[in-house]
Amino acid sequence: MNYDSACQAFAGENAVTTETPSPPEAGRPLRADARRNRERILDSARAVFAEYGAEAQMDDVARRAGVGVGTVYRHFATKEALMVELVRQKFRLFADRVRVALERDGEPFAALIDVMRRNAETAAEDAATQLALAGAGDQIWTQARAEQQELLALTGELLQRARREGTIRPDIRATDIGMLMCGVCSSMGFSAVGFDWRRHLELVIEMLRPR
Amino acid sequence: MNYDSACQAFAGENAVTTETPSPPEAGRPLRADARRNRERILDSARAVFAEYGAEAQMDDVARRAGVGVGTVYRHFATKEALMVELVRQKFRLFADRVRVALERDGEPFAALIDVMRRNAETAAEDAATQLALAGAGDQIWTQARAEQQELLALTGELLQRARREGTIRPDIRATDIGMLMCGVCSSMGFSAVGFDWRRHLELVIEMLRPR
Amino acid sequence: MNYDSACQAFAGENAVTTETPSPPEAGRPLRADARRNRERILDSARAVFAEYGAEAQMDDVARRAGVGVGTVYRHFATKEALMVELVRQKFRLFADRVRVALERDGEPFAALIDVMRRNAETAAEDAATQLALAGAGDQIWTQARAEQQELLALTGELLQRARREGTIRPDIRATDIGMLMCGVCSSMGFSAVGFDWRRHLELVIEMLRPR
Amino acid sequence: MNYDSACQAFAGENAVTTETPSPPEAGRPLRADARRNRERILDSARAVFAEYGAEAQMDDVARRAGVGVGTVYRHFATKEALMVELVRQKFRLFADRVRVALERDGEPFAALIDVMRRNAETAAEDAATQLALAGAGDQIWTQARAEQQELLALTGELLQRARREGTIRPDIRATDIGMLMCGVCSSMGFSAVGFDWRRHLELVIEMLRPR
DNA sequence: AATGAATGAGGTTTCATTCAT
DNA sequence: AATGAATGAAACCTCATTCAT
Repeated sequence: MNYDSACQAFAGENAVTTETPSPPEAGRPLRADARRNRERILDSARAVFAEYGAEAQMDDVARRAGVGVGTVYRHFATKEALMVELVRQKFRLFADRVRVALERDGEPFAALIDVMRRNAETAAEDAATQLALAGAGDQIWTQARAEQQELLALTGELLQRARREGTIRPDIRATDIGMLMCGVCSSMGFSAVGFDWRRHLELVIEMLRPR
Repeated sequence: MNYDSACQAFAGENAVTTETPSPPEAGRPLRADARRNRERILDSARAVFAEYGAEAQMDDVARRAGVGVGTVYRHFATKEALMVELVRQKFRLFADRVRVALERDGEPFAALIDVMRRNAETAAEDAATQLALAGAGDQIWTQARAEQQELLALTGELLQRARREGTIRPDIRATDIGMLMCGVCSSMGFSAVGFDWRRHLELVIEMLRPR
Repeated sequence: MNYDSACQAFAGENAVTTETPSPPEAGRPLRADARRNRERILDSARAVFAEYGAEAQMDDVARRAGVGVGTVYRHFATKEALMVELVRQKFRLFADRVRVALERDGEPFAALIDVMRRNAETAAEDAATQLALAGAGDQIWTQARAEQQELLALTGELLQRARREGTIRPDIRATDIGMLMCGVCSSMGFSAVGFDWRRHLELVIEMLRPR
Repeated sequence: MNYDSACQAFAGENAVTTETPSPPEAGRPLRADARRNRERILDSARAVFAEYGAEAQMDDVARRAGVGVGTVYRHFATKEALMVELVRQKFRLFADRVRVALERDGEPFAALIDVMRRNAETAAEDAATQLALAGAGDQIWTQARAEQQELLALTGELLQRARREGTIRPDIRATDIGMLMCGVCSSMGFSAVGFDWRRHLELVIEMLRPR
């Protein structure tokens, strides 16, 4: 996901977690083949959204996943629900990285930069998909509130530690990180225009240093 | 236009200027009522894209403009052409401001900052429209190449003067400005999430100063 | 329409007249060609519902009418709206006949019988369509409330006159007529099973006489 | 079943008895648990058709019965077959009542009226289901021919006795009873419209008396 | 030049039925 | 025998665009 999304992610007041209708629902853990199909569908979705944008069709997703459309709909009640899950996954991944950084308990600012760089690289990998999702309307992002909140909270914890050690500009908050990363991600996919998101990221990192 | 667009604008190798098919074509200056209709349509388009996103329908544009769809198509051959014109207008406005700054011949860095702030305010005014256009696919932006190039060139000139006076970080290029503004614009519309694009812009500006 | 429908027609408390979305709407009278298309679509609909039942597709309606589906949807916002209009037309026709009878001011019971027979013949003509509509759910019928009410009111007037002259069983009410006609219509289309709706109607008529 | 069906039931020339494909086939008497499942499915079907109409899904039937769809299909080859069985059961019940009346050997017309009233009450109990089935197409009813014929024959026997005793209009035939009951049933479910099927039934019974 | 009715390809979603587990 | 995941042919409806008036 691009941080255009992460952007929205970082505000989330009342986190409403809309569940994917059928399988990930509450209870029973999903038959082995069903789980495999679910993953295939998600992979396929990433690919076709990246290739055709948000207008990619559910039939395309199904065909590429090697299943029938019905199966896609069994796993994700609507096209939107499928997109939302894609966004959630990305947020979870980002959050996991922050969590790991917190557990490792190293120098917090260095850890933050490391996570930012790695998350940006990840976002860049399927920038096209994320750009597509960004253009699909904010309902997509608001439905990933819970995951956004989690990422926000964890980032805040890391910032606090860095602040304590004086290795970061003291006025930087978690939403700032989200906002700035959002900006970095918005540069991805415009390399053809001469934009270099890695440079953008490094400029942003400089903004974060004290002084 | 938002700088998500400006982004793309700033690379533009082989500038292909696609003309709006029918009326502004060639030279004929357009009857007075036709010109008025054209403006109404463009205003209407900004409004409905802002309200409904890129999925707003041509019928909506027509209705709000108080004309028939046929008239919209007389002025803009396709929906895309209409969107492109919206983007171009914005680029032209931005470029004009830089041009004026260059003519005034004041302190270049101060002038740059001033233009950046004013352009950002302008972008924020119809952030929704721009967000919608951003999600509509890059063809929209690549078709505004010529205008993007112009903005890029003018900005480059301003930067050069500032560099000469030593009032700006010496490694900053025109594409950097575009890219960073692109990032700032990506924060607009997420105020609900706690993003504050003005803060984003100020962080960027600080970073542009030498040292 | 069959009186399975008329049935429902006769109760209608708070008549909610849901309008066919676009054309019959309030104002402007519809271009000549549009009006012609509207009629063609309605005729086509009667035919295909009669032939394939309520599952007949909108595409079939369009094809038979010699127009595109889009045109069908321009005139009737949904399949249901199209069905409803079919029902309304039938109710209006029935009501018109009662109105004429009232104006002619002849012997009321004889007039009632005459109208019942003629309405039944009409219903029988496209019994298949009505049977199809009957199976399509009651929303269809409830949306024709206004027309049902009108028919009910007019019938009530005729009954009152007959009662005054003592030519009808005095306890018969307008809803009874509707209910009984509803029953007669339910016999149509089962001639293959040995049902004879004309006999059914005559049995009903005899029962309406005093004594 | 409603008498819309009974209607068709009473004609039945070439009675084609289509068997429920799998279990009641041939002879094998069905394991105890299978039999229990079969009943559960039938009960569930009545309930969901009553609630959602003929569009109720096989999955709904299965879920409510507490079994998998596959099990529903093991007992009834198609959705139609399931509906048909529902109709057959109702016909058998009606026929049984006439049979009992014949065996009791009381006053035949009084017995007929009694059966008619009781059958109507039964039909009214799941009027919604029957209405749904009525709308599902006549194949449903034609496949219950055998049961219809049986009911017709038994009713004919009762009528003959009544005729002999002169307690019934002499020209009334078994198909008339079916047809009239069909009409009564068509009033059920329209109480909201002011229809009163019990009144309808009593009016019909009056038609049957001599003179 | 303007209008808006017509077009119809194409999109999302449903659901009866099959079949691997 | 039972389960429920998978299938995929439809079905309904949308909307950019055309063209007769």
